[in-house]
Amino acid sequence: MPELPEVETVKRGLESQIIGARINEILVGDLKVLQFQEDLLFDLVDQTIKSLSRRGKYIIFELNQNRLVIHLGMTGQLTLWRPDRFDSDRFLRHPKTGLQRIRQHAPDKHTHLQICLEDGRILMFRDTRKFGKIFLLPCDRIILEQFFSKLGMEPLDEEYRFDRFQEFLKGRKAPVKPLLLDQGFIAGVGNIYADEALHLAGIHPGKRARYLTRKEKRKLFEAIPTVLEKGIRYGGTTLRDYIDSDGREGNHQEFLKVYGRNGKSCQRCGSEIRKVVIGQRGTHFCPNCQKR
DNA sequence: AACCTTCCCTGATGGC
DNA sequence: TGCCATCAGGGAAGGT
Repeated sequence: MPELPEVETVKRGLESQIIGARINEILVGDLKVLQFQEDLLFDLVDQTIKSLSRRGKYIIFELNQNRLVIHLGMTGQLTLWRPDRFDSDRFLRHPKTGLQRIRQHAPDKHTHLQICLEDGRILMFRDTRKFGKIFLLPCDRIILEQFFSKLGMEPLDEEYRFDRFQEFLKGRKAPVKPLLLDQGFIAGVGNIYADEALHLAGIHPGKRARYLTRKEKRKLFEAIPTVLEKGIRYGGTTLRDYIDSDGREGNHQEFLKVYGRNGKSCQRCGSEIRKVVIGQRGTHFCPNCQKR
């Protein structure tokens, strides 16, 4: 499930390759992922990709006349297909990490948007579960602000401040875990990094926010950017579907402390990692390091 | 306002 | 072998 580190990895990968590229043709699959009138796609042709940015789990393509905003949902993949790479390629030599598995798909029944570039490369959006969404906005600052008005703090930016963090948690009786998933609180945190941050901070995911001590809040506040940056450093977490813009899987899954490690022992204390459901979400924690 | 539940969707998995 | 039920989960929408 792509969260901030995965979206950031995709964004950086694309950024280094498609700035300045001109759109030649658009091909669509399932129209369900498009959150705008289909015929507006005609407007994209001949526009140039000027820049890329990210807000929370959204990736934003700045074009001449529009902004294309994409959310990958659960299983969304944004890859740059290159005509010089054979479809049968399954491995790619990476300068630092050696041979890596890649999953560069030719368009299939799950490919819902193909943005064909002038030079023959194709920016593809593929999403098996179709929880992803694509928006087309005019290039207007106010409209962009409105679009993101309900999103919370960017955890890796200046605007991420402890006073705002504390203010949001004040008086909340909900367990802290679902609050971390609230995009109106901190944008970009999802199920994996929420569990990882709570473990790093030593906080039980079911603990009600109002009962967190100042010290615990401080630890959690700092743990969030720490685990997100670690995720980015290892190219994101691939559990099943996530791949970057080159079709490469992430490496961060090998460094997870709790997520998906139920039944295994905690690397810090040796206790058995447990999995419970909190706020309708699978939640992983160490019962010894994260006491109520 | 805060909190909780349901729904969307498909592939993987397990029981029989 | 095949069929069915169940599960995963981001976020919107609906209810309390």
